[in-house]
Amino acid sequence: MASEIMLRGVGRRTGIALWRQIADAIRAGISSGLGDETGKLPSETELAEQFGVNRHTVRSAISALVNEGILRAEQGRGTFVISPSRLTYPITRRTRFSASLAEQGQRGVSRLISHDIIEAHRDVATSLDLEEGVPVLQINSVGTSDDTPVSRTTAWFDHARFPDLLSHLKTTNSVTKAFAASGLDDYVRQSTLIEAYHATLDDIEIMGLSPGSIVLVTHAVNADLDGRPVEYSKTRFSADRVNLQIELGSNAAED
Amino acid sequence: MASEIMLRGVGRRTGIALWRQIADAIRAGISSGLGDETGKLPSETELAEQFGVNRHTVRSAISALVNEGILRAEQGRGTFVISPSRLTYPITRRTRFSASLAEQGQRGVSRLISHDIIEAHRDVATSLDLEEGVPVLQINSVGTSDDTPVSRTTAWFDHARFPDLLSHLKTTNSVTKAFAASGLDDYVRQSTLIEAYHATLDDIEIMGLSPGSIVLVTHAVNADLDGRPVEYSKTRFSADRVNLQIELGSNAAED
DNA sequence: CTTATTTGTCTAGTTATATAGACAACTGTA
DNA sequence: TACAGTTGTCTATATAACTAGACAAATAAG
Repeated sequence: MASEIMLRGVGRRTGIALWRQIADAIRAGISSGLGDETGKLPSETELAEQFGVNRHTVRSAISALVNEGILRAEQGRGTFVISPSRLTYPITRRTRFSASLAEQGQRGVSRLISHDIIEAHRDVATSLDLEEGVPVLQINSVGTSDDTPVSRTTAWFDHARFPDLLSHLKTTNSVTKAFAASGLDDYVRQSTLIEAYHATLDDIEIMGLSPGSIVLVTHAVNADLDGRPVEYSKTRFSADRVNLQIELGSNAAED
Repeated sequence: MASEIMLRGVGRRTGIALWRQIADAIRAGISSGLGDETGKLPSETELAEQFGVNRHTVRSAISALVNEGILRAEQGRGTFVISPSRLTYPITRRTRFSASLAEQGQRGVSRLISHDIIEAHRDVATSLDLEEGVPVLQINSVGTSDDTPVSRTTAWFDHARFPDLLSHLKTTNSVTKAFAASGLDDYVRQSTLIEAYHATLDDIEIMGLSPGSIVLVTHAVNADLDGRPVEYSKTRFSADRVNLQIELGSNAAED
């Protein structure tokens, strides 16, 4: 007998189709042990009973997850989980993208997809402790783990202070190394704000998410050892693919 | 002229009704400046054009938000935002619920709604550094800010170590004070894991959320000054009502 | 009072979701 | 081979969601 998981809780007339609620529930349930040791899901008939819906509705949900690459359906045999695990992304004083994933045996890559020199807008100027309108380097990148996109980041840097940062970024493909090449050997995470939203169409397209899925948004400020901000970034993580792990420092003495 | 905000991006055939996508977009847009200085939204006709849908579809979205208590529609005048702001909940080494909200001028109340002595399950035992099956106190509470529920927490404590904690909790209505009465003067946040999910039916009922909205889930371990875990808690925050603010300590020296 | 603008209500028709039932196609096992 | 259990496909019907258009009712301004 396949696994029996507590899968109740679909609502009607909510503006969210039953098949999508079920798809979301199955996707979330996978990480918490849905599917037996071979990764086999309960049969469509069983799932339909558990959720209290028609078998066809369950089939719509499964079809969507097959399209996402999460499930594989085999006629006569059953439906199986393809990618069981979720990534844990640590946020510490020394958060660095590639290094964090390497520790989990993941091949993490941050790929630069676009960049521009723009005038600092309100948020950016405030976070970087600059005047509004001064030139800042803005970069967009996509974070990938084992060939699956897990995040996308927009980051801003003081162009006056780091005029050659972009070329260093292009050659090293790493913020840490680009900073080092610009004469900044070390930096630490100063603050992190976390929000959660539904995926936008851009998220869906760039990270290959399914509509209605969730993104965790972090607003982060990194500063040099004197406390001067050097990077402001907004990262959108696929909540289906990553958790955020907060490691608080050993001595918190903020007022 | 009312505010013009970048509100594009509704998809079709996604399993999420257009009116719900629009409701979510408006709800999210409010905090980032949707609505002019008087809180007036663009007219239904304008919104329909911006989203590329029929006016009736926008009306469904607005109707849902009026039901949530976020908007107020006045015939002949327009539609107005009621509660514009979002709460920021800080996570530090010394995170305490009521104190955190008090700093923002919010009247924060954590209300105990149920409790039980149970046998420690896997997660709980691991997090509290106990054997599986030993008795633990489990409490459920709802966090409220200015009469709006913003979070709900399930927390576990070692019953052998803190046998009188429950009675202290009932009299003081504060974990910090209950610990103090049990002889534990100070404790700090050891680790925090953050996930995001769609609201369950329980979330919707207990916190008065709308279906399809998002909850931020934190798994937190608090420890005494010797590093022994004293509390394990899972808190579900309404992502529409709170942000999480991470304050990393001044010296992070974990390996 | 008149007019433009806004939200509120109604009817009608189309498309997307969901249910119901039947049966085919495939797999593993007795 | 026969059979039980599974996914795949088909038809039919009912309900929710969306579009379209028209007009009423309230508000504010000329």
